[in-house]
Amino acid sequence: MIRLYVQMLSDCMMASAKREVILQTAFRLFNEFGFHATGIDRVHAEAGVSKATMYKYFRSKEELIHAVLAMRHQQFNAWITERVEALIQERYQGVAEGALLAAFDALDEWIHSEHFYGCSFINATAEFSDPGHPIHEFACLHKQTVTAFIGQIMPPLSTQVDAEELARQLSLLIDGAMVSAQVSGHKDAAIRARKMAIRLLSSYGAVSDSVMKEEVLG
Amino acid sequence: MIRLYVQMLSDCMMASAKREVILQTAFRLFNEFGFHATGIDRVHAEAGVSKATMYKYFRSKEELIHAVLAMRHQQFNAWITERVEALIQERYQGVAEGALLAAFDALDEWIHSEHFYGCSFINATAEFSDPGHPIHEFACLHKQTVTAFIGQIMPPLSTQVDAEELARQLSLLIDGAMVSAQVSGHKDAAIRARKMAIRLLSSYGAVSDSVMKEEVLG
DNA sequence: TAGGGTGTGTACAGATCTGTTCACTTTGAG
DNA sequence: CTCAAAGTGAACAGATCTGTACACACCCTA
Repeated sequence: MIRLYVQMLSDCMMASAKREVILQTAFRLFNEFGFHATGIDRVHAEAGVSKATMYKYFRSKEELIHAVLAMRHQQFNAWITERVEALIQERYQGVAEGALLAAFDALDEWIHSEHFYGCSFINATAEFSDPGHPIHEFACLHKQTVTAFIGQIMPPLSTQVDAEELARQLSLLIDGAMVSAQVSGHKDAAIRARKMAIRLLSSYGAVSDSVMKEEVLG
Repeated sequence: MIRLYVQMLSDCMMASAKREVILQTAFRLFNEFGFHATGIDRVHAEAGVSKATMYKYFRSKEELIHAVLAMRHQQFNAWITERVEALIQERYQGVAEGALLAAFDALDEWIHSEHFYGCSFINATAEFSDPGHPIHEFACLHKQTVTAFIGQIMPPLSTQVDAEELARQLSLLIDGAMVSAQVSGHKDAAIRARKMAIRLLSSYGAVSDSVMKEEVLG
């Protein structure tokens, strides 16, 4: 029984190992060259996997694109959650706005990372602009979860403030920062958005003295 | 002499008439399907122009893409200038922040227009992500001129405020609004960004009482 | 009426694209 | 060892892509 379980696990791991390599390779190439400009042949070649195997895991290019975005969605969620938690411990212990500021700090780290090609989901909608297309819909879904995440890590607000509206405003700042960094190469876009977020929270009366002092001084 | 000039003008007009049809058709198709996914054959067919003619005006697809973006750049500049001026007359006479608010109103109009596919320049960088690529560079240039325009129509500021930084912050709001509207279908993104702009200006002490009242009430 | 510029339609070359097929090899468990 | 599953490599089909070439038609002027 145990052996069987181990074998099944092993099979699953082996299977998903190939699958994972394909996904990571496709993700890299789609980011660098775009979805339509990246050929299937190049994906399987650089993944070191035969074409037949790739078509076994993904029945079409569109399914591959969808799977890549689904993988990226999971990866992004795990990453942002981890970074926010770590940065709170590092810099923002006991600060009400800490989690939100940590999110912008994490965004800043990403923008400064070696391979930053903007948001894959924004890029996907550029190539699949029909809002009814599954890939566009998935990108939209991703943005919804990001907004929901921002809503969760926002500091406590006065009951008069529309929390959902504020979460959307902060998401708009995040999208703006990613695009600004990608299109114009503004590596400081996340820090700029962070400053804007502080001023925004402040205008809603939701910024503590210590953070406001930091903003005014730095 | 006059006849010669008229003829040259006429020739030029005829020539640029075909050219213009190609550009407009290509612009529409590139918006709807993306740059790589749109074939040359479809462009010339829907433009009602022979392939040879198209290759006479544009020596390659890349040159066509570049020309489309250059055309769009001019078109956008003319449009935003005209709309801002008109909306100032309509709504914001004597209001210091009027021009800036008018820009967000114009953005709102665009987002609500029949065929809104987001910003062509943002979309272009999604498909040409290499910052050294001429098309990416042109998109970057466009964003610079938008930021410069915003810098010109911003209300007067205290000398302590970094005007260039503020212009970049407002541009970030514009980019964020366009992306939010495109990806998530948030048709109210421009109005959201407008509210954020007012709060931002307010935090820099650059909002008049009448506008602040409008913001708080509406 | 002659001629040059402009545009058309079609065929073509050569590359590349997605997706399929198939005979062969590798691998790992019983 | 045996056997089945998994993977490989290469060829193939059929479509589509960019870009070129060429014979022909139209239009305007001289």
